[in-house]
Amino acid sequence: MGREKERDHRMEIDLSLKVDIADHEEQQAVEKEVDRAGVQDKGKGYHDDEQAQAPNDHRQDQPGIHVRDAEEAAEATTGEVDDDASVSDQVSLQENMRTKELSLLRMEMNRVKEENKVLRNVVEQTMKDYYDLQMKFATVQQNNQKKDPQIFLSLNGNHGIDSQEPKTILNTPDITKERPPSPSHKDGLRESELGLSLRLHTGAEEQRVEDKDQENKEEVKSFTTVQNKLQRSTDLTGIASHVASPVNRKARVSVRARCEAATMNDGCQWRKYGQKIAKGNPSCPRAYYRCTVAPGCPVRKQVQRCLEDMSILITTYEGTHNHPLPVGATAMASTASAAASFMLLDSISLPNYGLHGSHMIHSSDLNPSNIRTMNPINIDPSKGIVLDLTSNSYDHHNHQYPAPQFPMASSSYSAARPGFPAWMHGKPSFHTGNISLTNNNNLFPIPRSAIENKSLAENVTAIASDPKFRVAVAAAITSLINKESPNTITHPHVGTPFGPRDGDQSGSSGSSNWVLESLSGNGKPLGHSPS
DNA sequence: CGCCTTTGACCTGCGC
DNA sequence: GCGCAGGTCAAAGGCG
Repeated sequence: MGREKERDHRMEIDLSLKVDIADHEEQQAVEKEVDRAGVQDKGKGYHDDEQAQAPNDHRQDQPGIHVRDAEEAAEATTGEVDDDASVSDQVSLQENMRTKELSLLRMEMNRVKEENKVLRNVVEQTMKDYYDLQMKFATVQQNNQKKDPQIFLSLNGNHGIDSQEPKTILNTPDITKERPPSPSHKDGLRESELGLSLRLHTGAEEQRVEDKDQENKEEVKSFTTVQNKLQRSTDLTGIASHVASPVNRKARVSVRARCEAATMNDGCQWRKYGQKIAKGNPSCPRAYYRCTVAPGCPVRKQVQRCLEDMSILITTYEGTHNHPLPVGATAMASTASAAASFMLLDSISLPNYGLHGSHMIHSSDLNPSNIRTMNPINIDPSKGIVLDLTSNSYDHHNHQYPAPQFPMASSSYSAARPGFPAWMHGKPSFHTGNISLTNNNNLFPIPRSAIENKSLAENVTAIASDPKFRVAVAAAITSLINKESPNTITHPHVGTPFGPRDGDQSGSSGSSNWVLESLSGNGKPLGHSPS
Protein backbone atom coordinates (compact mmCIF):
# COMPACT_ATOMS: atom_id res chain seq x y z
CA MET A 1 0.00 0.00 0.00
CA GLY A 2 2.88 2.34 0.81
CA ARG A 3 4.35 1.60 -2.55
CA GLU A 4 1.10 2.40 -4.18
CA LYS A 5 0.89 5.75 -2.43
CA GLU A 6 4.35 6.61 -3.54
CA ARG A 7 3.38 5.74 -7.01
CA ASP A 8 0.32 7.88 -6.73
CA HIS A 9 2.42 10.82 -5.70
CA ARG A 10 4.68 10.42 -8.62
CA MET A 11 1.82 10.11 -10.94
CA GLU A 12 0.33 13.19 -9.51
CA ILE A 13 3.50 15.11 -10.05
CA ASP A 14 3.81 13.78 -13.51
CA LEU A 15 0.33 14.77 -14.38
CA SER A 16 0.77 18.23 -13.11
CA LEU A 17 3.27 18.73 -15.83
CA LYS A 18 0.85 17.76 -18.50
CA VAL A 19 -1.90 20.14 -17.70
CA ASP A 20 -3.41 21.78 -20.66
CA ILE A 21 -5.86 24.37 -19.56
CA ALA A 22 -7.18 25.32 -22.85
CA ASP A 23 -8.69 22.08 -23.85
CA HIS A 24 -12.11 22.19 -22.33
CA GLU A 25 -13.50 19.42 -24.38
CA GLU A 26 -10.82 17.13 -23.25
CA GLN A 27 -11.47 18.20 -19.71
CA GLN A 28 -15.09 17.27 -19.99
CA ALA A 29 -14.23 13.92 -21.41
CA VAL A 30 -11.78 13.45 -18.63
CA GLU A 31 -14.36 14.23 -16.03
CA LYS A 32 -16.71 11.70 -17.51
CA GLU A 33 -14.08 9.07 -17.43
CA VAL A 34 -13.17 9.98 -13.91
CA ASP A 35 -16.73 9.55 -12.83
CA ARG A 36 -16.95 6.25 -14.53
CA ALA A 37 -13.64 4.99 -13.21
CA GLY A 38 -14.34 6.21 -9.73
CA VAL A 39 -16.78 3.45 -9.24
CA GLN A 40 -14.26 0.86 -10.23
CA ASP A 41 -11.62 2.26 -7.91
CA LYS A 42 -13.69 2.12 -4.81
CA GLY A 43 -12.90 -1.45 -4.27
CA LYS A 44 -9.21 -0.76 -4.37
CA GLY A 45 -9.18 2.20 -2.06
CA TYR A 46 -8.31 4.82 -4.67
CA HIS A 47 -10.89 7.48 -4.13
CA ASP A 48 -10.81 10.53 -6.25
CA ASP A 49 -12.04 12.59 -3.38
CA GLU A 50 -9.08 11.65 -1.32
CA GLN A 51 -6.83 12.54 -4.15
CA ALA A 52 -8.53 15.84 -4.60
CA GLN A 53 -8.18 16.82 -1.03
CA ALA A 54 -4.44 16.72 -0.93
CA PRO A 55 -3.15 17.78 -4.25
CA ASN A 56 -0.91 20.52 -3.12
CA ASP A 57 1.27 18.40 -0.99
CA HIS A 58 2.71 16.64 -3.93
CA ARG A 59 2.54 19.29 -6.53
CA GLN A 60 6.14 20.16 -6.53
CA ASP A 61 7.56 20.65 -9.89
CA GLN A 62 9.78 17.70 -10.47
CA PRO A 63 10.72 17.28 -14.02
CA GLY A 64 12.00 13.88 -14.87
CA ILE A 65 9.60 12.10 -12.67
CA HIS A 66 7.46 11.32 -15.62
CA VAL A 67 10.01 8.84 -16.87
CA ARG A 68 10.49 7.22 -13.55
CA ASP A 69 6.82 6.99 -13.05
CA ALA A 70 6.30 5.24 -16.31
CA GLU A 71 9.08 2.87 -15.59
CA GLU A 72 7.75 2.12 -12.18
CA ALA A 73 4.30 1.61 -13.52
CA ALA A 74 5.66 -0.80 -16.04
CA GLU A 75 7.65 -2.48 -13.35
CA ALA A 76 4.63 -2.77 -11.16
CA THR A 77 2.66 -4.08 -14.00
CA THR A 78 5.14 -6.70 -14.88
CA GLY A 79 5.69 -7.54 -11.26
CA GLU A 80 2.12 -8.02 -10.47
CA VAL A 81 1.11 -9.68 -13.57
CA ASP A 82 4.15 -11.74 -14.11
CA ASP A 83 3.63 -14.80 -16.19
CA ASP A 84 0.33 -15.97 -14.92
CA ALA A 85 -1.32 -12.55 -14.51
CA SER A 86 -4.49 -12.20 -16.33
CA VAL A 87 -5.15 -9.66 -19.00
CA SER A 88 -8.05 -8.28 -17.00
CA ASP A 89 -5.77 -7.31 -14.16
CA GLN A 90 -3.62 -5.35 -16.51
CA VAL A 91 -6.61 -3.57 -17.89
CA SER A 92 -7.92 -2.67 -14.49
CA LEU A 93 -4.56 -1.40 -13.40
CA GLN A 94 -4.27 0.76 -16.45
CA GLU A 95 -7.71 2.10 -15.93
CA ASN A 96 -6.84 2.85 -12.37
CA MET A 97 -3.82 4.81 -13.39
CA ARG A 98 -5.77 6.59 -16.00
CA THR A 99 -8.39 7.51 -13.49
CA LYS A 100 -5.89 9.08 -11.21
CA GLU A 101 -4.38 10.86 -14.10
CA LEU A 102 -7.66 12.38 -14.96
CA SER A 103 -8.51 13.37 -11.44
CA LEU A 104 -5.18 15.01 -11.04
CA LEU A 105 -5.73 16.84 -14.25
CA ARG A 106 -8.88 18.27 -12.82
CA MET A 107 -7.16 19.29 -9.65
CA GLU A 108 -4.43 20.94 -11.58
CA MET A 109 -7.04 22.82 -13.51
CA ASN A 110 -8.41 24.23 -10.32
CA ARG A 111 -5.01 25.16 -9.13
CA VAL A 112 -4.22 27.01 -12.31
CA LYS A 113 -7.49 28.82 -12.03
CA GLU A 114 -6.55 30.00 -8.60
CA GLU A 115 -3.18 31.06 -9.81
CA ASN A 116 -4.79 33.00 -12.58
CA LYS A 117 -6.97 34.70 -10.07
CA VAL A 118 -3.99 35.67 -7.99
CA LEU A 119 -2.12 36.91 -11.00
CA ARG A 120 -5.10 38.92 -12.04
CA ASN A 121 -5.16 40.55 -8.66
CA VAL A 122 -1.48 41.33 -8.97
CA VAL A 123 -2.03 42.92 -12.33
CA GLU A 124 -4.90 44.97 -10.99
CA GLN A 125 -2.79 46.12 -8.10
CA THR A 126 -0.01 47.04 -10.45
CA MET A 127 -2.37 49.05 -12.56
CA LYS A 128 -3.62 50.86 -9.52
CA ASP A 129 -0.10 51.67 -8.52
CA TYR A 130 0.54 52.92 -11.99
CA TYR A 131 -2.42 55.23 -11.82
CA ASP A 132 -1.29 56.40 -8.43
CA LEU A 133 2.04 57.28 -9.88
CA GLN A 134 0.47 59.15 -12.72
CA MET A 135 -1.71 61.11 -10.42
CA LYS A 136 1.06 62.02 -8.10
CA PHE A 137 3.24 63.05 -10.97
CA ALA A 138 0.51 65.27 -12.28
CA THR A 139 0.01 66.68 -8.82
CA VAL A 140 3.63 67.59 -8.54
CA GLN A 141 3.50 69.20 -11.92
CA GLN A 142 0.58 71.27 -10.85
CA ASN A 143 2.28 72.26 -7.66
CA ASN A 144 5.17 73.54 -9.64
CA GLN A 145 3.15 75.35 -12.20
CA LYS A 146 0.31 76.86 -10.29
CA LYS A 147 2.27 79.93 -9.35
CA ASP A 148 1.27 81.12 -12.78
CA PRO A 149 -2.42 80.73 -13.47
CA GLN A 150 -1.75 80.48 -17.16
CA ILE A 151 0.49 77.59 -16.61
CA PHE A 152 -2.08 75.91 -14.57
CA LEU A 153 -4.70 76.33 -17.21
CA SER A 154 -2.33 75.02 -19.75
CA LEU A 155 -1.69 72.01 -17.70
CA ASN A 156 -5.34 71.33 -17.42
CA GLY A 157 -5.77 71.51 -21.09
CA ASN A 158 -2.90 69.29 -21.76
CA HIS A 159 -3.74 66.58 -19.44
CA GLY A 160 -7.34 66.52 -20.24
CA ILE A 161 -8.13 65.74 -16.69
CA ASP A 162 -9.49 68.86 -15.29
CA SER A 163 -10.63 70.00 -18.64
CA GLN A 164 -13.64 67.93 -17.95
CA GLU A 165 -14.26 70.11 -15.00
CA PRO A 166 -14.59 73.72 -16.04
CA LYS A 167 -15.16 74.71 -12.46
CA THR A 168 -11.67 73.73 -11.58
CA ILE A 169 -10.21 75.88 -14.26
CA LEU A 170 -12.31 78.82 -13.34
CA ASN A 171 -11.43 78.54 -9.77
CA THR A 172 -7.76 78.54 -10.31
CA PRO A 173 -7.19 82.28 -10.60
CA ASP A 174 -9.23 82.82 -7.52
CA ILE A 175 -7.02 80.54 -5.64
CA THR A 176 -3.95 82.35 -6.72
CA LYS A 177 -5.56 85.67 -5.92
CA GLU A 178 -6.35 84.52 -2.50
CA ARG A 179 -2.83 83.45 -2.00
CA PRO A 180 -1.01 86.04 0.03
CA PRO A 181 2.17 87.16 -1.59
CA SER A 182 3.95 87.11 1.64
CA PRO A 183 5.91 84.03 2.48
CA SER A 184 4.52 84.25 5.93
CA HIS A 185 1.22 82.83 4.76
CA LYS A 186 2.43 79.37 4.36
CA ASP A 187 -0.65 77.76 5.65
CA GLY A 188 -2.95 79.51 3.28
CA LEU A 189 -0.79 78.57 0.42
CA ARG A 190 -0.66 75.03 1.51
CA GLU A 191 -4.36 74.85 1.74
CA SER A 192 -4.74 76.20 -1.72
CA GLU A 193 -2.33 73.73 -3.09
CA LEU A 194 -4.02 71.01 -1.27
CA GLY A 195 -7.24 72.02 -2.85
CA LEU A 196 -5.69 71.89 -6.24
CA SER A 197 -4.30 68.51 -5.71
CA LEU A 198 -7.60 67.22 -4.57
CA ARG A 199 -9.38 68.55 -7.56
CA LEU A 200 -6.86 67.11 -9.83
CA HIS A 201 -7.31 63.88 -8.11
CA THR A 202 -11.03 64.10 -8.51
CA GLY A 203 -10.61 64.48 -12.19
CA ALA A 204 -8.78 61.26 -12.36
CA GLU A 205 -11.09 59.45 -10.08
CA GLU A 206 -13.49 59.00 -12.91
CA GLN A 207 -11.14 56.53 -14.45
CA ARG A 208 -10.44 54.59 -11.35
CA VAL A 209 -11.93 52.28 -8.88
CA GLU A 210 -13.99 54.11 -6.31
CA ASP A 211 -12.95 52.31 -3.22
CA LYS A 212 -9.32 53.20 -3.66
CA ASP A 213 -9.84 56.88 -4.11
CA GLN A 214 -10.03 57.90 -0.53
CA GLU A 215 -6.81 56.20 0.18
CA ASN A 216 -5.16 57.80 -2.78
CA LYS A 217 -6.42 61.19 -1.76
CA GLU A 218 -4.76 60.81 1.53
CA GLU A 219 -1.55 59.87 -0.17
CA VAL A 220 -1.68 62.85 -2.47
CA LYS A 221 -2.54 65.08 0.44
CA SER A 222 0.46 64.05 2.39
CA PHE A 223 2.64 64.23 -0.63
CA THR A 224 1.42 67.67 -1.53
CA THR A 225 1.89 68.85 1.98
CA VAL A 226 5.41 67.65 1.98
CA GLN A 227 5.97 69.34 -1.30
CA ASN A 228 4.59 72.56 -0.01
CA LYS A 229 6.80 72.48 2.97
CA LEU A 230 9.65 72.60 0.60
CA GLN A 231 8.19 75.25 -1.56
CA ARG A 232 7.17 77.38 1.36
CA SER A 233 6.26 80.39 -0.62
CA THR A 234 5.49 81.21 -4.14
CA ASP A 235 6.25 84.26 -6.11
CA LEU A 236 2.97 85.33 -7.56
CA THR A 237 4.61 87.43 -10.15
CA GLY A 238 6.04 84.20 -11.29
CA ILE A 239 8.33 84.26 -14.22
CA ALA A 240 8.35 87.99 -14.51
CA SER A 241 10.16 88.27 -11.29
CA HIS A 242 13.82 88.62 -11.67
CA VAL A 243 14.45 86.78 -8.50
CA ALA A 244 14.07 83.09 -8.69
CA SER A 245 11.18 81.91 -6.69
CA PRO A 246 11.85 79.44 -3.93
CA VAL A 247 10.06 76.88 -6.00
CA ASN A 248 12.40 77.31 -8.84
CA ARG A 249 15.37 77.53 -6.62
CA LYS A 250 14.55 74.18 -5.18
CA ALA A 251 14.84 72.58 -8.54
CA ARG A 252 18.49 71.87 -8.70
CA VAL A 253 20.50 70.00 -11.19
CA SER A 254 24.22 69.94 -11.06
CA VAL A 255 26.73 68.96 -13.63
CA ARG A 256 30.09 67.69 -12.71
CA ALA A 257 32.39 68.10 -15.59
CA ARG A 258 36.06 67.67 -15.96
CA CYS A 259 36.83 71.04 -17.31
CA GLU A 260 39.76 73.39 -17.36
CA ALA A 261 37.79 76.45 -18.22
CA ALA A 262 36.07 78.59 -15.69
CA THR A 263 32.71 77.33 -16.73
CA MET A 264 31.33 74.76 -19.02
CA ASN A 265 29.25 75.62 -21.97
CA ASP A 266 25.71 74.50 -21.48
CA GLY A 267 24.23 76.45 -24.31
CA CYS A 268 22.99 79.34 -22.23
CA GLN A 269 24.31 82.78 -21.63
CA TRP A 270 25.24 83.62 -18.10
CA ARG A 271 26.25 86.66 -16.23
CA LYS A 272 28.28 86.45 -13.13
CA TYR A 273 26.74 88.32 -10.28
CA GLY A 274 28.72 87.17 -7.33
CA GLN A 275 31.47 85.08 -5.97
CA LYS A 276 31.92 83.59 -2.60
CA ILE A 277 34.63 81.64 -0.93
CA ALA A 278 32.98 78.52 0.19
CA LYS A 279 33.59 77.17 3.62
CA GLY A 280 35.97 74.31 3.54
CA ASN A 281 37.18 75.06 0.07
CA PRO A 282 38.88 78.42 0.26
CA SER A 283 41.01 77.72 -2.76
CA CYS A 284 37.94 77.32 -4.90
CA PRO A 285 35.58 80.22 -4.67
CA ARG A 286 32.06 79.62 -5.76
CA ALA A 287 30.84 81.76 -8.59
CA TYR A 288 27.24 82.73 -9.08
CA TYR A 289 25.78 83.20 -12.50
CA ARG A 290 22.44 84.35 -13.74
CA CYS A 291 20.88 83.43 -17.01
CA THR A 292 20.85 86.37 -19.40
CA VAL A 293 19.27 84.73 -22.37
CA ALA A 294 16.05 86.45 -21.50
CA PRO A 295 15.47 89.27 -19.06
CA GLY A 296 13.90 88.04 -15.91
CA CYS A 297 14.95 84.48 -16.35
CA PRO A 298 15.14 83.15 -12.83
CA VAL A 299 17.70 80.50 -13.52
CA ARG A 300 20.93 80.72 -11.59
CA LYS A 301 23.90 78.54 -11.56
CA GLN A 302 26.78 78.05 -9.23
CA VAL A 303 30.17 77.02 -10.43
CA GLN A 304 32.77 75.59 -8.18
CA ARG A 305 35.73 73.34 -8.44
CA CYS A 306 35.60 70.00 -6.79
CA LEU A 307 37.72 69.90 -3.71
CA GLU A 308 38.89 66.35 -4.28
CA ASP A 309 39.67 66.83 -7.89
CA MET A 310 40.29 70.35 -9.00
CA SER A 311 39.86 69.38 -12.58
CA ILE A 312 36.21 68.67 -11.97
CA LEU A 313 33.92 71.58 -12.32
CA ILE A 314 30.69 71.39 -10.40
CA THR A 315 27.95 73.43 -11.92
CA THR A 316 24.71 73.59 -10.04
CA TYR A 317 21.66 74.95 -11.78
CA GLU A 318 18.67 76.32 -9.99
CA GLY A 319 15.39 77.45 -11.34
CA THR A 320 13.59 77.09 -14.58
CA HIS A 321 14.12 79.02 -17.73
CA ASN A 322 11.29 81.17 -18.92
CA HIS A 323 12.42 81.19 -22.48
CA PRO A 324 13.41 78.81 -25.22
CA LEU A 325 16.95 77.73 -25.05
CA PRO A 326 19.57 77.19 -27.67
CA VAL A 327 19.92 73.77 -29.14
CA GLY A 328 22.69 72.72 -26.86
CA ALA A 329 20.87 73.75 -23.77
CA THR A 330 17.74 72.10 -25.06
CA ALA A 331 19.46 68.80 -25.39
CA MET A 332 20.93 69.10 -21.97
CA ALA A 333 17.59 70.09 -20.60
CA SER A 334 16.09 66.93 -21.94
CA THR A 335 18.66 64.88 -20.18
CA ALA A 336 18.23 66.75 -16.97
CA SER A 337 14.53 66.54 -17.31
CA ALA A 338 14.70 62.83 -17.67
CA ALA A 339 17.00 62.62 -14.72
CA ALA A 340 14.72 64.69 -12.60
CA SER A 341 11.75 62.66 -13.63
CA PHE A 342 13.68 59.57 -12.94
CA MET A 343 14.12 60.51 -9.37
CA LEU A 344 10.76 62.07 -8.98
CA LEU A 345 8.93 59.04 -10.15
CA ASP A 346 10.87 56.99 -7.80
CA SER A 347 10.25 59.31 -4.93
CA ILE A 348 6.56 59.26 -5.66
CA SER A 349 6.51 55.56 -5.65
CA LEU A 350 7.71 55.49 -2.13
CA PRO A 351 5.09 54.70 0.40
CA ASN A 352 5.76 57.60 2.68
CA TYR A 353 6.56 60.15 0.02
CA GLY A 354 9.62 61.28 1.77
CA LEU A 355 11.52 64.24 0.57
CA HIS A 356 14.22 63.25 -1.74
CA GLY A 357 16.69 65.94 -1.72
CA SER A 358 19.14 63.26 -2.23
CA HIS A 359 18.77 59.69 -2.91
CA MET A 360 20.75 56.65 -2.32
CA ILE A 361 20.61 54.44 -5.27
CA HIS A 362 21.93 51.01 -4.95
CA SER A 363 22.81 48.77 -7.72
CA SER A 364 19.95 46.56 -6.86
CA ASP A 365 17.61 49.41 -7.48
CA LEU A 366 18.18 49.14 -11.13
CA ASN A 367 16.38 45.92 -10.98
CA PRO A 368 12.83 46.53 -12.08
CA SER A 369 11.62 44.42 -9.24
CA ASN A 370 13.06 46.93 -6.88
CA ILE A 371 11.43 49.88 -8.46
CA ARG A 372 9.61 50.67 -5.28
CA THR A 373 12.30 49.88 -2.86
CA MET A 374 14.59 52.82 -3.03
CA ASN A 375 15.61 53.95 0.33
CA PRO A 376 13.78 57.10 1.34
CA ILE A 377 15.77 57.54 4.46
CA ASN A 378 18.89 58.85 2.89
CA ILE A 379 17.56 62.31 2.51
CA ASP A 380 19.85 65.22 2.54
CA PRO A 381 18.74 68.28 0.64
CA SER A 382 22.25 69.57 0.58
CA LYS A 383 23.36 66.60 -1.40
CA GLY A 384 22.05 65.09 -4.49
CA ILE A 385 21.86 62.15 -6.69
CA VAL A 386 24.61 62.10 -9.18
CA LEU A 387 24.00 60.78 -12.59
CA ASP A 388 27.53 59.97 -13.35
CA LEU A 389 28.21 59.55 -16.98
CA THR A 390 31.80 58.74 -16.44
CA SER A 391 33.98 56.98 -14.08
CA ASN A 392 36.30 58.76 -11.80
CA SER A 393 38.79 57.89 -14.35
CA TYR A 394 41.62 60.04 -13.28
CA ASP A 395 44.73 57.97 -13.27
CA HIS A 396 46.37 58.87 -10.03
CA HIS A 397 49.41 56.87 -10.92
CA ASN A 398 50.09 58.59 -14.14
CA HIS A 399 48.36 61.79 -13.18
CA GLN A 400 46.42 61.89 -16.31
CA TYR A 401 43.06 61.13 -17.67
CA PRO A 402 42.30 58.28 -19.94
CA ALA A 403 40.86 58.48 -23.36
CA PRO A 404 38.90 61.48 -24.39
CA GLN A 405 35.70 61.79 -22.58
CA PHE A 406 33.35 64.66 -22.82
CA PRO A 407 34.96 67.70 -24.18
CA MET A 408 32.67 70.60 -23.70
CA ALA A 409 31.41 71.88 -26.92
CA SER A 410 29.79 74.92 -28.24
CA SER A 411 26.21 75.10 -29.23
CA SER A 412 27.15 74.95 -32.84
CA TYR A 413 28.95 71.76 -32.22
CA SER A 414 26.05 70.27 -30.45
CA ALA A 415 23.83 71.23 -33.25
CA ALA A 416 26.02 69.21 -35.51
CA ARG A 417 25.36 66.17 -33.39
CA PRO A 418 21.71 66.33 -32.71
CA GLY A 419 20.35 64.07 -30.14
CA PHE A 420 23.18 64.46 -27.73
CA PRO A 421 23.52 67.06 -25.07
CA ALA A 422 25.98 69.74 -25.88
CA TRP A 423 28.18 68.73 -23.05
CA MET A 424 28.31 65.24 -24.36
CA HIS A 425 29.45 66.33 -27.76
CA GLY A 426 33.05 66.34 -28.46
CA LYS A 427 35.68 65.01 -30.63
CA PRO A 428 34.62 62.69 -33.33
CA SER A 429 36.19 59.81 -31.54
CA PHE A 430 34.69 60.57 -28.22
CA HIS A 431 34.48 57.89 -25.65
CA THR A 432 32.73 57.77 -22.46
CA GLY A 433 33.69 56.69 -19.10
CA ASN A 434 31.24 55.06 -16.84
CA ILE A 435 27.64 55.84 -16.73
CA SER A 436 26.36 55.58 -13.29
CA LEU A 437 24.17 57.04 -10.68
CA THR A 438 25.84 58.45 -7.70
CA ASN A 439 24.83 60.10 -4.53
CA ASN A 440 27.01 62.80 -3.24
CA ASN A 441 29.83 61.58 -5.33
CA ASN A 442 29.46 58.08 -4.13
CA LEU A 443 29.36 56.32 -7.37
CA PHE A 444 26.74 53.84 -8.06
CA PRO A 445 28.65 52.46 -10.88
CA ILE A 446 27.84 50.57 -13.90
CA PRO A 447 31.17 48.84 -13.77
CA ARG A 448 33.71 50.67 -15.68
CA SER A 449 35.11 47.52 -17.04
CA ALA A 450 31.79 46.75 -18.53
CA ILE A 451 31.47 50.06 -20.26
CA GLU A 452 34.92 51.16 -20.95
CA ASN A 453 35.79 51.42 -24.58
CA LYS A 454 32.22 51.25 -25.55
CA SER A 455 30.68 53.89 -27.61
CA LEU A 456 28.55 56.61 -26.22
CA ALA A 457 25.59 55.10 -27.92
CA GLU A 458 26.15 51.85 -26.14
CA ASN A 459 26.39 53.55 -22.83
CA VAL A 460 23.33 55.56 -23.47
CA THR A 461 21.60 52.39 -24.42
CA ALA A 462 22.67 50.85 -21.17
CA ILE A 463 21.08 53.67 -19.28
CA ALA A 464 18.05 53.67 -21.46
CA SER A 465 17.55 50.01 -20.84
CA ASP A 466 16.82 50.70 -17.25
CA PRO A 467 13.06 50.55 -16.84
CA LYS A 468 12.90 53.38 -14.40
CA PHE A 469 14.95 55.63 -16.55
CA ARG A 470 12.75 54.80 -19.47
CA VAL A 471 9.72 55.65 -17.50
CA ALA A 472 11.26 58.93 -16.55
CA VAL A 473 12.20 59.74 -20.09
CA ALA A 474 8.76 58.83 -21.23
CA ALA A 475 7.29 61.13 -18.65
CA ALA A 476 9.54 63.92 -19.72
CA ILE A 477 8.77 63.43 -23.37
CA THR A 478 5.10 63.23 -22.65
CA SER A 479 5.30 66.42 -20.74
CA LEU A 480 7.13 68.09 -23.55
CA ILE A 481 4.62 66.92 -26.05
CA ASN A 482 1.80 68.12 -23.93
CA LYS A 483 3.30 71.51 -23.67
CA GLU A 484 3.61 71.71 -27.39
CA SER A 485 0.04 70.82 -27.85
CA PRO A 486 -1.96 73.34 -29.91
CA ASN A 487 -4.37 73.57 -27.04
CA THR A 488 -1.67 74.79 -24.78
CA ILE A 489 -1.99 78.35 -23.71
CA THR A 490 1.13 80.23 -24.46
CA HIS A 491 3.03 80.93 -21.34
CA PRO A 492 6.53 81.48 -20.24
CA HIS A 493 8.58 78.40 -20.35
CA VAL A 494 8.92 76.76 -17.11
CA GLY A 495 10.45 73.43 -16.70
CA THR A 496 13.51 71.76 -15.59
CA PRO A 497 16.44 73.71 -14.49
CA PHE A 498 17.51 73.39 -18.05
CA GLY A 499 14.04 73.39 -19.33
CA PRO A 500 14.06 74.61 -22.85
CA ARG A 501 10.38 74.30 -22.66
CA ASP A 502 8.44 73.70 -19.66
CA GLY A 503 9.11 70.17 -20.35
CA ASP A 504 9.18 68.21 -17.30
CA GLN A 505 7.91 69.92 -14.27
CA SER A 506 9.28 67.34 -12.03
CA GLY A 507 12.58 69.03 -12.19
CA SER A 508 11.03 71.80 -10.18
CA SER A 509 9.40 69.51 -7.81
CA GLY A 510 11.10 71.05 -4.92
CA SER A 511 12.35 67.74 -3.86
CA SER A 512 14.70 67.20 -6.68
CA ASN A 513 18.28 67.85 -6.12
CA TRP A 514 20.07 66.10 -8.87
CA VAL A 515 23.61 66.19 -9.78
CA LEU A 516 24.22 65.26 -13.31
CA GLU A 517 27.79 64.30 -13.37
CA SER A 518 29.86 63.95 -16.38
CA LEU A 519 33.46 64.24 -17.10
CA SER A 520 34.42 66.40 -19.94
CA GLY A 521 37.35 66.14 -22.18
CA ASN A 522 40.77 66.32 -20.81
CA GLY A 523 42.10 69.75 -20.85
CA LYS A 524 40.20 71.03 -23.76
CA PRO A 525 38.78 74.47 -23.23
CA LEU A 526 35.27 73.92 -22.23
CA GLY A 527 32.92 76.32 -23.69
CA HIS A 528 32.86 79.92 -22.97
CA SER A 529 32.96 81.76 -19.82
CA PRO A 530 29.73 83.52 -19.07
CA SER A 531 29.43 86.14 -21.71
C1' DC B 1 28.96 103.06 -24.38
C1' DG B 2 27.30 98.90 -23.04
C1' DC B 3 28.18 94.74 -20.99
C1' DC B 4 30.80 92.19 -18.11
C1' DT B 5 33.53 90.92 -13.89
C1' DT B 6 35.01 91.99 -9.40
C1' DT B 7 34.25 92.62 -4.71
C1' DG B 8 32.63 94.27 -0.38
C1' DA B 9 28.33 94.84 1.91
C1' DC B 10 23.98 93.20 2.96
C1' DC B 11 20.33 89.74 3.55
C1' DT B 12 18.64 85.35 4.99
C1' DG B 13 18.42 80.82 6.80
C1' DC B 14 20.02 77.70 10.08
C1' DG B 15 22.33 75.71 13.99
C1' DC B 16 23.75 76.31 18.64
C1' DG C 1 19.32 85.69 20.33
C1' DC C 2 23.65 85.30 18.19
C1' DG C 3 26.99 83.91 15.00
C1' DC C 4 28.12 81.68 10.82
C1' DA C 5 27.75 80.51 6.16
C1' DG C 6 25.48 80.80 1.90
C1' DG C 7 23.44 83.71 -1.32
C1' DT C 8 22.48 88.22 -3.45
C1' DC C 9 23.00 93.08 -4.44
C1' DA C 10 25.12 96.88 -6.40
C1' DA C 11 28.86 100.05 -7.08
C1' DA C 12 33.24 100.32 -9.30
C1' DG C 13 36.26 99.26 -12.77
C1' DG C 14 37.70 96.79 -17.09
C1' DC C 15 37.22 95.54 -21.79
C1' DG C 16 35.77 95.39 -26.60
